[in-house]
Amino acid sequence: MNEPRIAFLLAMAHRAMTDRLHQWLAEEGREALRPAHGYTFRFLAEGGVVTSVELGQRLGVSKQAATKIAAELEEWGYVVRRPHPTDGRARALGLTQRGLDYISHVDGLWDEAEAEWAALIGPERLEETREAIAAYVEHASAKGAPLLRPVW
Amino acid sequence: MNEPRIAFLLAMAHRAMTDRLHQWLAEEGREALRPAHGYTFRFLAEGGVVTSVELGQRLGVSKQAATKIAAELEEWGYVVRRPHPTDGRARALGLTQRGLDYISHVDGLWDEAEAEWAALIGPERLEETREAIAAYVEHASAKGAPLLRPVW
DNA sequence: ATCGTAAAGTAAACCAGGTTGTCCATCTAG
DNA sequence: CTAGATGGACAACCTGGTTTACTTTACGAT
Repeated sequence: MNEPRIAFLLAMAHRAMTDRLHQWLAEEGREALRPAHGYTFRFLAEGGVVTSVELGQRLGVSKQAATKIAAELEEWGYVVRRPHPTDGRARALGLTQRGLDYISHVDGLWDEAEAEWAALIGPERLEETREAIAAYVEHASAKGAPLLRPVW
Repeated sequence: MNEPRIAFLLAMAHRAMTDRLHQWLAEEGREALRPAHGYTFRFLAEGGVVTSVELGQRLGVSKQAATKIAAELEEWGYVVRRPHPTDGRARALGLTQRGLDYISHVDGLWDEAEAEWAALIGPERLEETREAIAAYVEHASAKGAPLLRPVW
């Protein structure tokens, strides 16, 4: 295969990194959360009052699907649902301590995965790569992509 | 958000590029094929006699799923199934002229998408980015990832 | 004050794209 | 020439989502 398409390489590299992450998590005997769970953590960690509807918008799925994801995370002890402070219809989603611990642990694993890559090409080139990709993503999302969510 | 995770950027960029492709295809009024169909085309275009089982291995799905994909493509006129030249149990998959036309058309669209990116950061930096990603993908697949298929 | 519409949540039916399990026909090694 | 392996087809099922429909609460305009 000559000059693989960069879109293909993006997908393969993403796959390889997340496989690495899941491998480490499996070795530690942790539940395998799906990417959608990870993005939920990031969103909730930003702070503020978050409802299922808002989570769905962020994830790019229906509110029903978002509710289901939040319910799973609640069952596993990562998320709590409290009454919403100002809106009697809504429930406010938040991370438990267990959720916060998980997110910081996974952050460390991402660091490791990036370090493996940096070991191959050097940290400077990796940083340039990050910026090159970020430039395209910003361009594409500015251009009014209706919703720019990752593929999963 | 500080320094987004590169894994996240990879997913977003891949999503943005494929969205762009689908947008163009939709504007041309073509059927929206899924990524799995595209990878099937690439595989069949390599030439040689290909069976459903082999297609499944390449795509990283069961032979039943591969058969279903091939059946769709046959129904739409992109693929033919002929008797296998040497094995009476098997059917040989191949591209029709319509399939070949489709693949070369899509290749042109990928060129356009890459050109948009190159316009942002320059063709040299894009080439460096491609190489940086390719290096990681090769490393990861050499390291014995059981099967390195893209995420879809 | 209250009425009408919008919005959050929940539930149920459905759908797409995969899986596993089973079976038959054919191939191939011994 | 027989026994096990393999390609393919069919069916049942699973998962993660969607759509549709309904209840309850919020809230702006009259």
